[in-house]
Amino acid sequence: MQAEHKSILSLINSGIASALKNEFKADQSQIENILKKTTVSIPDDISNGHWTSNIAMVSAGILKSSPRDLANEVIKVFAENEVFEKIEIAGPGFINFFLTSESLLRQTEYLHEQFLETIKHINPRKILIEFVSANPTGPLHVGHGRGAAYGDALKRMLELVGHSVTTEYYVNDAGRQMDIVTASILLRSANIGAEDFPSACYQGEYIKAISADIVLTPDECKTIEDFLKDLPADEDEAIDKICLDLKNLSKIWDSAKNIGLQSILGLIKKELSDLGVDFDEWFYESSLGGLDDSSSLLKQALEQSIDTAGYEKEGAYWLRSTDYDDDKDRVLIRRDGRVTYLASDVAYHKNKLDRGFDQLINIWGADHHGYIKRIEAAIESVGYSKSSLLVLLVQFANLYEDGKKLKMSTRSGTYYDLGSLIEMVGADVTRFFYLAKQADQHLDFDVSLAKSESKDNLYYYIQYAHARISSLEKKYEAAMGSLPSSISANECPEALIEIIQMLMKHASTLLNSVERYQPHLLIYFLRELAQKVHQFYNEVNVLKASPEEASTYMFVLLQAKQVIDQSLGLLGIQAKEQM
RNA sequence: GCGCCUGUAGCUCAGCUGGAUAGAGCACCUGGCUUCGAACCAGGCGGUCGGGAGUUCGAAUCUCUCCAGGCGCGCCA
Repeated sequence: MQAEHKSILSLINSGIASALKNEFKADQSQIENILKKTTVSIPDDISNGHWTSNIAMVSAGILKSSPRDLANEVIKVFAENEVFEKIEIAGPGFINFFLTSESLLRQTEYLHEQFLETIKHINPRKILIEFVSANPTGPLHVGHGRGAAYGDALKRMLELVGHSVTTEYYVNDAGRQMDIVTASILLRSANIGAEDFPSACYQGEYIKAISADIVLTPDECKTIEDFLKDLPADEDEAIDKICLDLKNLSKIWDSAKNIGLQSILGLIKKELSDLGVDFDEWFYESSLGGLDDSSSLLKQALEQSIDTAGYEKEGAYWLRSTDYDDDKDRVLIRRDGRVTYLASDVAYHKNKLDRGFDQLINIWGADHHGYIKRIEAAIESVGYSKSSLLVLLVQFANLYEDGKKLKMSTRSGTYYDLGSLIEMVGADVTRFFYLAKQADQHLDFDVSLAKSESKDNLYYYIQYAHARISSLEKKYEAAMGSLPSSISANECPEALIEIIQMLMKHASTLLNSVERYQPHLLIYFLRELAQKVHQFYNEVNVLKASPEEASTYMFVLLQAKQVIDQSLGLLGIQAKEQM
């Protein structure tokens, strides 16, 4: 008998639906309640079946019947189907489906259909992922790299399951930090000596390099030198005064600011590009405009926000964020008339939603978690629901080499920015290590391990499985003339069944990984799949098997290869044909 | 003090939307290459899942509490 459904998952799902309606006589609300809790999955232990469902147990409470009686009703539905070797009721009421060898092998031809069945309930959304968004004040550090790898992987994964995803980098080019960068460049251009160079300024070598592009007259240098006299003792006040004075030299200030921004963004884009991360959009804070322009995005958003959820107190304008569980209300416009960082974010997030995205994902360093409530309040204050925003936190990454923590400060001699990390271990390995651990947990990045092309390095273990299949593929094709496009045997070794089980698990793993925004789950799946491939490879010699067996083995291995290739691709990593 | 994250084998970590006997790598011990790639495989050793209580058919997973560690609590960004 030919199976009505090509993928076993579809077959079991429809059988269960039928059992609920016709055998259990459940009403609509009971059915929905039961299906919500029901799982159809592949057990870790093959002795519990190739597929298993907990439906009898979750139905028992709702239908006030015993799990085993209900399980027997379910089994009836499948009685006539020859794809099953047997169906058992086990333990407290698990229904375990065992497939015949033939139908199990045949499943490898329907992996795509199974994938479609797995993701069919997903409603496509229009998603904007904003990440990295580091201030344009210098090269990216290794923490930014982690966010970059994470956001980029999420984009690829969300798109695969049907969402429309745009990635965006928010450039803070309008704030005080940018002013300090500009001042740092100009002071370097004016050849201010090391002793007089303010400590609040950016000290990096890249600033010196940029300053070479700004040519000042002797008079201008003299003027700038004079700005350093009689400064306030407080570091912050001093740098603010320097910036204020320098801004009066509006021509060279604008020029230095522009060159500085472009140069540093150039550095950042280079590092991201080296990591393989490209953004769809670059949004400049400066494009929000200022309060002096009544038509600016900033002005309009703040008016709306303050009108609906703000108030004036002590000369400043506040957002009543305590209405949304924030600890205290937050200032939008300072007493001196300047806007806060939050004010820009009010306008920026309103703009994001005005652009028609129905889901915003912000990826932030975990140290910003206290900022979530006020952004939610900000979004509500401009007429949108806070549920449209999802903030995903990324914990900091520490680098270790030979068991010692690498310091990441500019002052010490060892400064590890993202670029130097990529240079040390390579972009693919860097991404792999970033993504191998859940994003919201601290990452100890072992540089020695990442650099070592050894068995200790999981990256190579997975790549090796892919390369082995690739190598076999070439030899097979040379010997047989072509590659198999279907299954031709009815039986196979247990080691191959193990690979098939992993292939069947792939769709649900991917879905789980996407829905939880956790790419690392994919990596652990790959490790297990690679392990099964290596085991099979050691146990069975494909090229020495009969033609019928060999083509079957090769077909399954090629499916495994494709799954590895695609999964690594989602992580932004190129699978290796040879190594 | 309040908020968020974390605590699983000697080490590094999976598993956490409740599911069957808690997994892997490293380390340590024992085996497997005269050709499909040994960057591999097979076996052994190793755990009161931080402590306690609760919820239920079932808890590493959910709730509460305590202990320990990290981070955050600006009219900074």
